[in-house]
Amino acid sequence: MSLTRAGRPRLHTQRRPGTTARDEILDAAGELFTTLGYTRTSTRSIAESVGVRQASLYHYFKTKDDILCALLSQTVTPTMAFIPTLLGAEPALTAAEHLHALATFDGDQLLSGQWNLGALYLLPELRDAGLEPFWSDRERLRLHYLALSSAVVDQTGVHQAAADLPFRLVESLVNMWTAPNGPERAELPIHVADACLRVLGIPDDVTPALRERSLREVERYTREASDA
Amino acid sequence: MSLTRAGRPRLHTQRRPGTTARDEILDAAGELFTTLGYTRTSTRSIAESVGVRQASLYHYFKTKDDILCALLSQTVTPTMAFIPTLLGAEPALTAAEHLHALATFDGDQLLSGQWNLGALYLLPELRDAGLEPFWSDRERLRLHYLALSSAVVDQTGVHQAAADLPFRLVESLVNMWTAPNGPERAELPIHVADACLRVLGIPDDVTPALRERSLREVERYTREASDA
DNA sequence: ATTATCTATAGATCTATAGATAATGC
DNA sequence: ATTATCTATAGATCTATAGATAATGC
Repeated sequence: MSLTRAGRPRLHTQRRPGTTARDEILDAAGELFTTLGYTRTSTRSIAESVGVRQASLYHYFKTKDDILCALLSQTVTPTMAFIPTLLGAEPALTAAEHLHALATFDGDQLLSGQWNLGALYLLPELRDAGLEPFWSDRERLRLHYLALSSAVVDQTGVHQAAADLPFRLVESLVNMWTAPNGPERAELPIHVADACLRVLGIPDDVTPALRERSLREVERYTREASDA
Repeated sequence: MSLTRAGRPRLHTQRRPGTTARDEILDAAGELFTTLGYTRTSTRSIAESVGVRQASLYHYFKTKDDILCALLSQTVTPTMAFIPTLLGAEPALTAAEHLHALATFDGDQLLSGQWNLGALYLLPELRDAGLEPFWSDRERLRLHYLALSSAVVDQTGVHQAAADLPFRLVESLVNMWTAPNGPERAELPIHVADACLRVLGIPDDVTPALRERSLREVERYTREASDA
């Protein structure tokens, strides 16, 4: 039960939040990748931002790409994990309710982190790197949105082209990252989820009932997850 | 009237479309920046892709940033130039008609180029560079969308938070760049423009009338522009 | 004379590896 | 003995500049 860890001491005291050196590195990399971009961020600048020497990063990550992989995995997993719960809800959710809940939860995830990690999905330099697992998860999520949206437009009679848009609306939250803080920001994902229904042709006066059921599912799941 | 230009001959024959060396360079840079990203694209790779030596680029552009500036200016200008025409239309357009026409034209612009230049707007590495003129144009465009959308939600009674979304919907076309070619692709901007109205609370059965007026203005302007 | 290209290179990076060092843990 | 850090550096870039060269234009 000592205050210091094994290993040669650092030259600087801790500058970054995190209980492990790994988490400190991810925090610094998250900030730099999202503000400067991946390629412009050197391993040296990450290390400086953590307060260790550049070579020390390689004790925790094999390559610079590895750091990015670890960051991305923080963002995909939670929303994918929520889907089975929505599919198993009793009584079963309608496609519109399911979509609304998914969009709300996904949007919350995108806005709640300390850095705008969702913006990393848009960088062209990442299309190729060794990140297939994350792209395939992201693509599975897109297809889930698409299937739900398709079911909705089948009922409302709106053109099928609209079925692509709910995923894009939620995704665009990463471009609204700088939106004002406070209560408005917290409600943004719900407004976007409402907008997903309108864009598929569900009239605005029907939405409140759907929204109530949707938010109940999201809140229950969030509560259970924070208990565990 | 000679076939060759002044100056020492190139080692390779022309590989890129364009009537000037400058255009050849912009074509190559457009492809590489949008597929690999800005920082990952070296001046050497641009030069190789054009078929000249790396140092030759600097005869046409002072710096690598300059090449990016030139590319971005190709994408902002046309939509901004369209706005005065819409404001001066007789009889005056409603906010909804104006928004629909703007979204259609802007979306066409984003999808019609040879490379997905719109995707460059999303790169974090560009926020700082010497690109303020382009960012301020882009911001003026966003505020124009916002003002039009605000006027619409005032009438439909939908929540003000929705007024941010039409700009984002059009913007998301850059993420649908890989969508199937052919007639579907050509109509995508119109579907997105329709979706902008729905998201603001205009019911789908009212849209056809608005759309007709909107498309008339877009087509007239496009025709006049191609004549000049 | 002017122009567009070329060759050559300075100087500043950047990633990753090798191996030394200074703690804790047993 | 194990661990986490450090120092030092190899080798591979990359941007931009200096100045030579080989065309056309007058």
